[in-house]
Amino acid sequence: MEAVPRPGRPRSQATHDAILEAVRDILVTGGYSDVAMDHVANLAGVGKQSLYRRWPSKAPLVAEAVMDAYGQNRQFELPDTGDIRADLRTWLHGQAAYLGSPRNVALSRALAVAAADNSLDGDALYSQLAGPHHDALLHRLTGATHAGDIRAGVDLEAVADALIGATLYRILTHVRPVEETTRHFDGLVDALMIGLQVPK
Amino acid sequence: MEAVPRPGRPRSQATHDAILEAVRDILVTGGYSDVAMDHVANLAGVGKQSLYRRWPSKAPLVAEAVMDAYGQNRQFELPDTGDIRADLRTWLHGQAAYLGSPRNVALSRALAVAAADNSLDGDALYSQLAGPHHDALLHRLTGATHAGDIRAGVDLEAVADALIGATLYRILTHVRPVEETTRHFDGLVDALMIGLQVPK
DNA sequence: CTAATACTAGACATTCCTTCTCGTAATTCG
DNA sequence: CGAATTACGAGAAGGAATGTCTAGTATTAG
Repeated sequence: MEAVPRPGRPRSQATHDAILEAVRDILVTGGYSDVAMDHVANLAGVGKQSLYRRWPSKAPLVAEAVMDAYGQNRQFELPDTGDIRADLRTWLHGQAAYLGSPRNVALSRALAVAAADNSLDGDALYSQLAGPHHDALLHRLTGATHAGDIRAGVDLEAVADALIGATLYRILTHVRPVEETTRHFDGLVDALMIGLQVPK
Repeated sequence: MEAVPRPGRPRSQATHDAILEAVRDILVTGGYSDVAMDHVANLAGVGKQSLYRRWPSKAPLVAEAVMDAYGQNRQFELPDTGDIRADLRTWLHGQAAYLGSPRNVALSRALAVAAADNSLDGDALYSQLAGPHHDALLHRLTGATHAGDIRAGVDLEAVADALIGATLYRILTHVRPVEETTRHFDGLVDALMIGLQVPK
């Protein structure tokens, strides 16, 4: 993984970062269509060629700018304390906190547009975004099943999908206070754990 | 709600329909960004002015084209047979069938882009789309609670959100055979009804 | 018949994405 | 050190799409 030395001037990491930061600056106030390559270059203080040297077009640039910020978040970890209910709550609280920031919601929506702006493979991008969450949830739920904390025979994939879907739904529909989202997420965990039906 | 007669030539419903149909024709093979106003006009055999007379910009046009097709579906009804588990299954099976068509997935994704393509109020659009589902689910779940089929104290809003979110997640990520989606949806209903935790 | 609106067709300005050119700077290899 | 190679900022230029506008015709109410 070490960089093989090549002839010629190396690319500047500062330039790279400045570009991504400029894209995000535009996204938080405008939308995907407000990201103009000229504007990005000026805002970052770089030439347009430095953009196209790194990304083939606008969509992947915006996608990387969003994913880059997303990857810096450390609030998405799904702990394994042995208490599955508490762990699910912890994960969902992290999601709620992320969704509570208008900045993050704006970035996420821009990613949706970037994915659709055809040169990108939408499936791949969404999978890249949701995949780690899905895997982590599935792994944790499977562990809980083996530990005897969850009954056997449950479709854990379906449960993981529902948990991710609930957060996704919140991203796209309501921008609400964190407390409200957190409360509903807690309610979801309770409903999931105990079940809806009346105990016999 | 009756149309008040106004002087001048009335707008043609045929023109209206032809435009929406042309947009959908483009969407099912391409994506949101392939919808060019010029192209739509030519395909529909109308002048561009007829587009801009009805919609202020591209995003609302695409949104209406999708919503129009969506509204013609009758498979989204949530029955009330008295058996809440069966009714939830019925509703989710309808969703699965809808998602089984690549055409519908393409249209739904386009709507997601149109909503995020900032000139529109994305919140309002999603609410318009998901709102009826949310209301129907909440109403049915509340009824089941009163009937004693669901225990009291459950956050029904959270459950409704999770059900809608699960379908939304499927729209945006995997395009899978109907049977698989149906199976996971059934698994979700089971998990929700019985609960994850081991019965004491 | 007159006023008002819708219709197709197409020209037009504007904006934006993308490619290209220029002169300069940084780095590797001989 | 010097030649080759790549990156850099600045900006010009082509091509495509959005959204506005005009022209001439059609359809409706009064």
